[in-house]
Amino acid sequence: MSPPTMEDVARAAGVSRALVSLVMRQAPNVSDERRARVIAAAEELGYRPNAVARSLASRRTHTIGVLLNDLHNPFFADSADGIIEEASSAGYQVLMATGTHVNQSHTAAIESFLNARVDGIILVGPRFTPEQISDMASHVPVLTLGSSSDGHGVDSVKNDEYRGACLAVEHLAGLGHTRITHVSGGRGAGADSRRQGYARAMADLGLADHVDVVVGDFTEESGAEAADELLKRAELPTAVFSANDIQAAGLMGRLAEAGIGVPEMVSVVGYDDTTFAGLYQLSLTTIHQPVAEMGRQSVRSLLDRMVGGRTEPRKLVIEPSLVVRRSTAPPR
Amino acid sequence: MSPPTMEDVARAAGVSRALVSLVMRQAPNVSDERRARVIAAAEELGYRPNAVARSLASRRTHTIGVLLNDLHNPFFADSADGIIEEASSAGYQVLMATGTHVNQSHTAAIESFLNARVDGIILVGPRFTPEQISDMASHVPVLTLGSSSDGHGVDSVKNDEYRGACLAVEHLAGLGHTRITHVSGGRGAGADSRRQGYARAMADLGLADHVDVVVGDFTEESGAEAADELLKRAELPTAVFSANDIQAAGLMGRLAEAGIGVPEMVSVVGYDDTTFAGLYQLSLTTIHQPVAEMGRQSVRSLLDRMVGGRTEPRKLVIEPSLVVRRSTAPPR
DNA sequence: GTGAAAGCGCTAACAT
DNA sequence: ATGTTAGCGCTTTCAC
Repeated sequence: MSPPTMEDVARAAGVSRALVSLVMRQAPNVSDERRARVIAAAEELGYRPNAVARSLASRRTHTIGVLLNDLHNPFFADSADGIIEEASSAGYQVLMATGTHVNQSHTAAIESFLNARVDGIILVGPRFTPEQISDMASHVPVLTLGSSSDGHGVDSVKNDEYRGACLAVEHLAGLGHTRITHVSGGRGAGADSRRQGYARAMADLGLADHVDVVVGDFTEESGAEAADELLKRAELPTAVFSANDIQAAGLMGRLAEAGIGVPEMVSVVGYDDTTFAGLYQLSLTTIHQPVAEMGRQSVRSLLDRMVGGRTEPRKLVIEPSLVVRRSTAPPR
Repeated sequence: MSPPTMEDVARAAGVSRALVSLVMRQAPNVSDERRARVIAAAEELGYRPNAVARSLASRRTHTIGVLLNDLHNPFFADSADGIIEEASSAGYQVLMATGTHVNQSHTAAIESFLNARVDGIILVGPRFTPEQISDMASHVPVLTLGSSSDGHGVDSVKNDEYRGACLAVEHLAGLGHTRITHVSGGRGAGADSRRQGYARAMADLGLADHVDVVVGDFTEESGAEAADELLKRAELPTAVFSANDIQAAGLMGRLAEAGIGVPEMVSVVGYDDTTFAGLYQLSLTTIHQPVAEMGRQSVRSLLDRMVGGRTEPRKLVIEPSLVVRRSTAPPR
């Protein structure tokens, strides 16, 4: 009735339970003959090792918990993809949760990760306080993807937002733009650095007087609203550096509705190089970060701590790059 | 050193382990006084119930395994979102895996779900043989999302692809189109029904002579290739019904490059109403299916079987709807 | 209402 | 190289 256990396999093969256990874990010190017998018996019975029991006994679940903001943003979807791929090829499973923007559901998700005794946690996006993070890190290795963070047992993988913002501004300035407005990402992960990078680059290029920030967030609507805001003004900027691609799309859409051509009237640069930035119809110049690869790196870094025994924190910073498409051009 | 167990809580509260267990599971028959004492002790010690041990003893993991093709397609990301949301609000966790289009990694993922003793499995996208599916269903309830399937212990949730295809064709015919080409989804999930729906609707509208199918798949590239194919012809069709949004985007992009305006020269209809279909720059007329809601329904259906004790298969078919945007217009 | 005790299916010393 | 024996931390009868 109930699925066969090691006991059953052992009996069928005429050996002890321990031997079956050794064979299942591919231990080296087992005679070929017995190994074959065990494998045959297991096959015969349709034996399937019970990972739950194994976890309880070995105190390792081979599972990592991944908490994302939401899956709609391709940025998150892509990192999830990288994470899952690398995890599974390392023999780990992924427990996935999304916080529905409500911090409470975030903490509930963490709670359930800890109850499930995951071997590690990857946080992508959600804003936790340093206390919350070090609290979870006291139970299990934690890594934040997309934002940096300090603390014992906490690693991070992110791109150099600051540098990315500089690339964007330098590109626009190089085309001859001076009135470059930034639509910010508000309180979202990485938003601060992008804004600071913008301000710093503007200053370095002697454009400090033209620094102009419209507050937004990482959504399409906020891009549209920012466009409305700009359209109210006496004079449009000649270029906009948007905090991310989705926002840029919203902004460009609203501008188009108002009859403002991109890049003829206004150049637009995004951030993230998400899938749709490359669509012919958008063809958005943007800052690329290798998201899937960063997801893979996250898993490797976590594994390195979980099984490799590393203990000092590691902060990985990836270099972003500029991808020029058709949404930018010299000012008229 | 190691985290506190029930034993520790019991000792601290001066009760038996069993009582602690009852309190943790919110059992009714416990005196208020003792309950309070147990809760206090647990809080004090920072007790965290071990879900692994609980699963082993209770033979239920409160986990469902979700296997997706890939997360890049917003269709999958959205369904994952709905699934995770509903699962977590029902107290279930989600183990997520993606098959990298390789069937072997699919079966490996299923294998690890079964080893983890998940309470149920949701398959979204991947093509398994009926044998493979009923094999897994013999171990645990299975639901396919996005494609129908038969068999004991197998449920399904999908939209009526057939009907959706009809909606698309009727819309185009209603605008006055007769030369309507379909770019198919090849062997992808739902592709067959969409193609058949197209053919049937064409026939019903007296356009059987104009049935014209270009074989593609569900990718952007295949859309571009289909466009190339069409451009080689002496005469373009006046309308194209694309197997999904991504493919439609690829097709429109290539057409635009060739100087063919949409909808001026060719009208295009997509399928899925994925996020970017609504972007101003694409503004794609498409067939909407409530993907996130379908994800939630999947979980409910599975739960209904897992805990509700339902045993007869349930096939849920959702009605799709037409969303008209700016990619369609009457023929010139 | 509460406690005692027997598992759940496996791993990991420790023997041999 | 293989078998023996304790657990891992919980649930779940079954008594009281």
